[in-house]
Amino acid sequence: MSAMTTTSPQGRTELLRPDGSPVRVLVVDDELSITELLSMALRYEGWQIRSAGDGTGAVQTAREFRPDAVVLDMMLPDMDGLTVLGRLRRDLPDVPVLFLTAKDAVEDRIAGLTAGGDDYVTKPFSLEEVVARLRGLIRRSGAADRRSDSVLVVGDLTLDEDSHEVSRAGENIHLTATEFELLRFLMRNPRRVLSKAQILDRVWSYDFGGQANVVELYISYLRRKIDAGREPMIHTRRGAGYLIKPAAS
Amino acid sequence: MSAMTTTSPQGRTELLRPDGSPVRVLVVDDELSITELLSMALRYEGWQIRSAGDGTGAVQTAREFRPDAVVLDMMLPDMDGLTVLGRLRRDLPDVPVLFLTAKDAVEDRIAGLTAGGDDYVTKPFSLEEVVARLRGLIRRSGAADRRSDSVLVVGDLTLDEDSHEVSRAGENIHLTATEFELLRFLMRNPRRVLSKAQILDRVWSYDFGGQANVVELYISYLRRKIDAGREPMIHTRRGAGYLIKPAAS
DNA sequence: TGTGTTTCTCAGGAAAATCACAGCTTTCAG
DNA sequence: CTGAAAGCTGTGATTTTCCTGAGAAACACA
Repeated sequence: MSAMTTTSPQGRTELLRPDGSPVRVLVVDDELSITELLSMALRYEGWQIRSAGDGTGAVQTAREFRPDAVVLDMMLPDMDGLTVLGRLRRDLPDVPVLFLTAKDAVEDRIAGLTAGGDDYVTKPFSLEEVVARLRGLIRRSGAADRRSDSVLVVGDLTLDEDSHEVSRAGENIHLTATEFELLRFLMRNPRRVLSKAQILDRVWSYDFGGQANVVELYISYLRRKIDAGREPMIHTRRGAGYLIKPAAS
Repeated sequence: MSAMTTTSPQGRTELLRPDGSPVRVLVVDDELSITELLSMALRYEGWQIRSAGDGTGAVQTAREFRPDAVVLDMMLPDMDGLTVLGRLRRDLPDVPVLFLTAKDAVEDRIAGLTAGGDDYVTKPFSLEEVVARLRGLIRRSGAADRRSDSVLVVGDLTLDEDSHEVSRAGENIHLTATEFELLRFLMRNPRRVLSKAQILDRVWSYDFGGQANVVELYISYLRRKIDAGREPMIHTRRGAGYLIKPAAS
């Protein structure tokens, strides 16, 4: 099933299927809070979501829902993750799967699985990460000519979601993982004020219990790397949040 | 459920559902004074309002009322806010929710709430803020192609609710949060006289106990930034209030 | 295990925003 | 013309919000 993209007037890029209908994603996890969180966030991407709490339900739902991608927790009550994967693949041989695993889980098992083009994130994850990986999976599972989609551009600032390369005015910039995710979130919502709460909810993992001023701190880091000595692109809206926009305007 | 807008002859922009019927909003709070206050303000927007005083009532009402948005206090007598959310979502998976929280409880556990596109305001809130957030939620939950809806225009003055940018005759103008809200209120009611009491009630939070002349003060601030050296757009109607209108006429 | 990197807390200080107060100006009724 | 009410705005105190340096803790990798 191939996917195309359109860009809404907001500047938000949306993934769509070739026939224009929304992308379908199946979320499988036994913790209700996780499926709720993911469902909500993925719906916000404009995708159509179904969820299941165990392997049996997952296989059943997949059969009739025919998702374009599956988010699958490796730890399910009734079945081993691999078994679920096998049954899913019997019905939907090409569907890409994003695995959710515990941080300390054995990685060698996953390694073999992701060779097939699948991917995984470790719990606790950040929503930006899950969304980005899913977008990647869906994009790659479809028409191959969509390389440009992985590059975000705002003014003379570019961010490549595949290679994780960032550059401003042609000059390469090294970012840490968190800085990268924060910048990606800003760049996916250019010219829009994002509150610290929104940023925290999307960029930091869902169990983050720390101080809200990490956002300020990382904005500060980003400014040093992105805006240093240049026309600033990251702006503070006191009492509201932050936004990024081309330096020109 | 998607939403569209029409502009009434008065120049007031109203949110409507695709079939032309008014937007429906469910208000949930255990304090009667709050539900009354909100109901009145939201009805004034032309919306259809139902209210509930606890979680059980909220879930029941939602089921038959099928609101386009919900205003939900996190502190309810019978249920935890998140529990209510879960039950609401079971019936109405896509309904956006605006949470009301106490100022000091913010850190508590709002985490993840804004991630799904939901939003929150802290008590004590200003009605303009609640209305603006609700409008945003409803707009985004509906058809995606509505950029123009986030921009208010009066004469050569424009205000963008997404980027929080204000400009007159193409020139960018920086406003503080309060100035921005005041101007938004004026611009949402162009050519209409708004009394100081109305302004105070709408733009300042409901527990504001200060001097009434803050309104005069902020009108003064606005004039310096908006009207300075130009044909004035903000006019005083002595003994009645203020109004904004295009400079031309 | 050691080393360099990254993430995050804490706290001080800077900057900005909000608002009270008071004196001044404008408007208008009589 | 005059006084009172209504509105305007300069000054500055207070509060809020934001920024950032320093360093601790966690982590990644050799």
